[in-house]
Formats: sequence, C-alpha cells, structure tokens
Amino acid sequence: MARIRTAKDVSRKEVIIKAAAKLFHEKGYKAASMRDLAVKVGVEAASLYNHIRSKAELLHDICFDVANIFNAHINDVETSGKPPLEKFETLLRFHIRQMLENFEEVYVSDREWRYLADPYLSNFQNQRRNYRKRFAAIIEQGIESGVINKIDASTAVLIVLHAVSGIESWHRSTHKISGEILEENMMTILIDGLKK
Amino acid sequence: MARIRTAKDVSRKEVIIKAAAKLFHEKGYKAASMRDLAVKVGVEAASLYNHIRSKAELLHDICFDVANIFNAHINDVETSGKPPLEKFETLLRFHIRQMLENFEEVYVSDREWRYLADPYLSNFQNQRRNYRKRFAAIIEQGIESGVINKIDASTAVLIVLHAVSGIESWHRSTHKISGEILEENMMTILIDGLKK
DNA sequence: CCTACCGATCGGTAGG
DNA sequence: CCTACCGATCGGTAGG
Repeated sequence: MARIRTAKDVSRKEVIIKAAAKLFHEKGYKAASMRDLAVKVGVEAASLYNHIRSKAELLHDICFDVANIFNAHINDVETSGKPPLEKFETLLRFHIRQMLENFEEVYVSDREWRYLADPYLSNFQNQRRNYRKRFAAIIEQGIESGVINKIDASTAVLIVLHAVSGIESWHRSTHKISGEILEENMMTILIDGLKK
Repeated sequence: MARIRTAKDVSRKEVIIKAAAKLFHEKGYKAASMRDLAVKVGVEAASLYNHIRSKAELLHDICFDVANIFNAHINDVETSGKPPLEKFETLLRFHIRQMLENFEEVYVSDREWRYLADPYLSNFQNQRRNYRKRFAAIIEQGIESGVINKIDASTAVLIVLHAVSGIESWHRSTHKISGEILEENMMTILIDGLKK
C-alpha cells in the first residue's frame, strides 16, 4: 500500500538532497554511489528509497532548484528598470554570492548536469541556453548605450560565468581571503580589467 | 613471455590515448567505460590491454602530458626577459590556444584530474599549485611595476584560468565566432575589462 | 528503516 | 587481437 507522505518525509528528503549535493561535489555524480550517500545520511542504502525515487532524481532536483533560483533572479533584474551596467553588476554579484553561499548545489548544477537523462537533459540545456541569451542581451544593451566595451556579448557571458565557477578553487584553498574581498576582487577584474 | 615493444606499439598507444581523451571529455572519466573506448578504437575491450596497463594509466598520461606542456611554457616565459604585462599576455594567449588546438586533453586534465589515484594525484596537485603560484608571481610583478591594477593575484589567476576553460562552451555552441575573434575578445575582456 | 538479494555492468585476466 | 570469463560493485527491489 502506498504510504502517505508527511511533512517529515519532505524534510527527510531535503536532508538527503543536501547530502547528495555535497557528495556529488566531492566525488562527481557518476563516482558517487548510493552506498556512499547512505553512509552520509546514516542509514542503509535501501532505506534511501523510502524517500527518493532514484539517484537520477537527486541530480534532477539539485539542477532544477538551482536553475529556478537563477531564472527567478534574472526576471527581477530584467524588470528592475536599472541601467544596463547596473543590471550586469547585479547579475554578477548574485552569481558570486550563490557560489559562496549555496556552493555545493550550484557547483553540481554547473558541472554535473550532463548526467541528467532526457527529457530533463534537454529541458535543462534549453533553460541554460535561454538564461545565457538573456544575460548576453543585457550586455548588448550596455554596449549600445556606450557603457560597456565593444566585445562579443556571448564571449563575455562565457567568461563571466566560468570565472565565477572558479570560486571552486577558492573553496578548496587552505589560506583564503574572505568572501567579501574575493567578491570585490572579482568585480574589479571583470569590470575594470587587469590592466591599469 | 614479455613482448618486445616496437615503434608501432607506441603509435597504437598514442591512438588509444587520443581516443581516451575524446571519450573522457564526452562522458567524463568515471562514466566512460573501456568497452566504449574499445568501440572508438575498433577492437575488443580486452585487446586494449596489449597496449596499455589500465584505465587509470590513460588518465594519468593525459594529465601529465598537459601539465608538462604548461610547465615547459611557463619556464620559457619566466626567462624571456619580457616586461610583466607581456609575460602575462603570453601566458594567457598560450592557455587560450591550447584550449582551441589541444582541446580534449586540456579539458580532461582540467576537469578530470581528481580521479587520479595517489601518488599521481598528489604529484599533480602539487604541480598545479606550483604553476598557479608562478602565474600569480608574474601578476604581482605587474602590480609592483604599476602596470596591473591592485588586485589579489591569486584571484586573478583563478578567474583567468577558469575563464579560459569556458572555451568548452564555445566548442559546444552551434553558431560560433572564429577562434581568432574569440581569442581577441577574451584578451580584451580580461585585460581591459568590460566597462568602457 | 533493515536484511537479503537481483541483474547489469564494470575493469581486468587467462589462454590461445 | 579475440573468446571466454572473473570478482567487485553498481542502482534498485521484495518483503517484512
């Protein structure tokens, strides 16, 4: 007989997803086993399946949660009425902060999405492409209004998003500068450039 | 009885390594099976082991080949006698071109090295750390001589290296700008910044 | 939530 | 270079 899902099930599932995000970050999706995850959660592997449907579902939940967060944010930015350069800065800071605060999930969504299965894979790729187009459009507006250098907007998006994902290295490093200082440095380098 | 290794063995091995780099890029190291690789090479899986010792050896060879290329290059740059900003530009262009021309190997070395087993893993990590320190030192020199903005040099290295690895997205994209134009755009964005 | 277990697939070996 | 096969491990299920 089907069990009735209670609030406790939901929070238990959230614990599992959080642990999965950590594990998928540490080992990579394919190298992470459900037995590894069970150890992290403190149950037997088989018990996980009382809360989740499959390993694939975990990856799916992580990736689409992150996608929703960024989609919601770019909606806000687009309708904010700010000038283009400010819109760009807001987006960039949001990416940096998500990478600082919501690190494992964002990392997994960024690097492990390719292990999604269709139809989720195609859906995710479309969302990703769409997000980048909207990001590029904001840069284009900045170029048109003369506040951003004449560069290829897609290349700029590519650089910015990958630069932010470099915060992974920062997380790993032993003697690291603070998150705030990192953020300001990244803003300076990407906006003002390296050359004086 | 042990077989005598001939020149043909070496080239066969190189074919296998090249195919492995492609496969590891496509699927990721863990998700790529030796049976997948065998199909790519056009033999049975078991036959691969006449040329290689293990799957791990393939990853090892790819990662250390790439590390050697970049180490050799930074040696040249350090002893070139060029001013710091030119040294930086030379390094950056080399990274971009390697990512354009030697794409699969560089990508695998960059993203899949974590699946190396010790003692290779530690060795690789040390080389990587060392390389980044030398790269940062060149940026520091540029800051001291007043030609580079006062930013945290480690953060700059992190941004630059990850931005370059973003060329992965460019390779995947369908209607892409030329490699030359991509290179110039990347140089402009990272050196002069996005803001006009 | 656990014990017991399954079919599939993995990297790799033996032997020719 | 192939056929045949191995032990280990995987994601997941049955049944309680």
